Amino acid sequence: MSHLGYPCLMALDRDHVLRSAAALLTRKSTATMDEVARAAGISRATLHRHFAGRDALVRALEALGIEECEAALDAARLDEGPATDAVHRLVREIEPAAGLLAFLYTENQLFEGEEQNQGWTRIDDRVAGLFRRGQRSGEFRIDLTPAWLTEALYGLLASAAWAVSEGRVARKDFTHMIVELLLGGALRREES
Amino acid sequence: MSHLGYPCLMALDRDHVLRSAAALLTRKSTATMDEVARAAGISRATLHRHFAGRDALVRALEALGIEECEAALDAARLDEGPATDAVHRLVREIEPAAGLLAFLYTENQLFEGEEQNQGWTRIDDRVAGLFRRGQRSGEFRIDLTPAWLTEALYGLLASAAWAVSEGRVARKDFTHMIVELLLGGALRREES
DNA sequence: CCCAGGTGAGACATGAATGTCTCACCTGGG
DNA sequence: CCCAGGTGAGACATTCATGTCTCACCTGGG
Repeated sequence: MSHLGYPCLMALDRDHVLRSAAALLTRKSTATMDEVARAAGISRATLHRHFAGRDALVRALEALGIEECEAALDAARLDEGPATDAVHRLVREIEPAAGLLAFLYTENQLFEGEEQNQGWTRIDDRVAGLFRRGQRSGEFRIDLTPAWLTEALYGLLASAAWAVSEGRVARKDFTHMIVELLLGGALRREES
Repeated sequence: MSHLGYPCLMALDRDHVLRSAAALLTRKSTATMDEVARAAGISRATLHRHFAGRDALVRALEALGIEECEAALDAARLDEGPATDAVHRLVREIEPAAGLLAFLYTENQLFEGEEQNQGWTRIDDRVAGLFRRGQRSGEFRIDLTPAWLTEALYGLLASAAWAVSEGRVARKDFTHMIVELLLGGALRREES
């Protein structure tokens, strides 16, 4: 049966393994294949049947991260309405993937290679485009470049994900904290 | 001579090795002891004469990072004047150490151990105290906790250091970008 | 019942990084 | 000149994660 294509359970298992690995590696980026396997409730042998090796696993996680990121970008409808609201929607949509993104963000070996997954470039462009749109519409200040605002958003997402998993801040405040700091800043203001 | 204490050149060499290692590991956190040695212009044997092993090297880097951080905190005189200005001074003073801090920030194995260097706790407290002072004085908004503002500052420092080393943003804008985003946010405003 | 396919457990080899050691060099001070 | 101390080069053993393999199990469908 299986030689007619991957079994129906395979995809579910694979996804489950991927989620477990993401959750574990987010906390302990140096976890061994054995730890990853046990975290997913399977044996190391079975883990190797799903992913050829650690490299393949990380690549699969990268693909998953890109996929969830682009799904969040789609769901946030970046082109609609005020850029401010679009940023808010984006952060809200991306929150579930923030842990995985934080892991991939620190896995800089992914980017030092000659061929980095161009999915990240696509994502960068879309996010930077959102900030550029906000600048053109007069919503965002123009002395901070879209590239920096994009990097800053990534950094805040990673910081918040890390802080939440450490219990230093409440998970329910995730979106509010990031959006308010990124857009509003820490200064108190009189107006509105 | 050397048995009377460490030779005078030892400290300089050790510091030079530490700086080189910090610069290299900031770019490539998985660099081997051999790469670290060659980056410092010494042999692996000599590197092992300075630091018992990779673990000792990372610990020394951690101590260096804490030291530079506290030196920056001292130089920024966090208790003087408006908190806004103190934040500005802090970022300016901490900029040279940002690369090293970014490396240590991702080296989360340092924190998962039972005994984390309490230097970080001291630093956290001082930074959070600065934000708390700004809130009490009415300069900073109170709906963002000092703990989150502290984490956000770390995240922005790491993001900026990484973006600068990747050439995505200009090094000369480092302090301005961080301070303006952290305090002012991305929104354009009419008033001053 | 029987068996094909997936699984877990574990043995085994491999490779890489590490830590330790020896030895020759060379350099500067006595 | 001589030599003590630091150094570089390299051999060597060790450790650990990884990748591959075999084998027994057991489970569900024919």
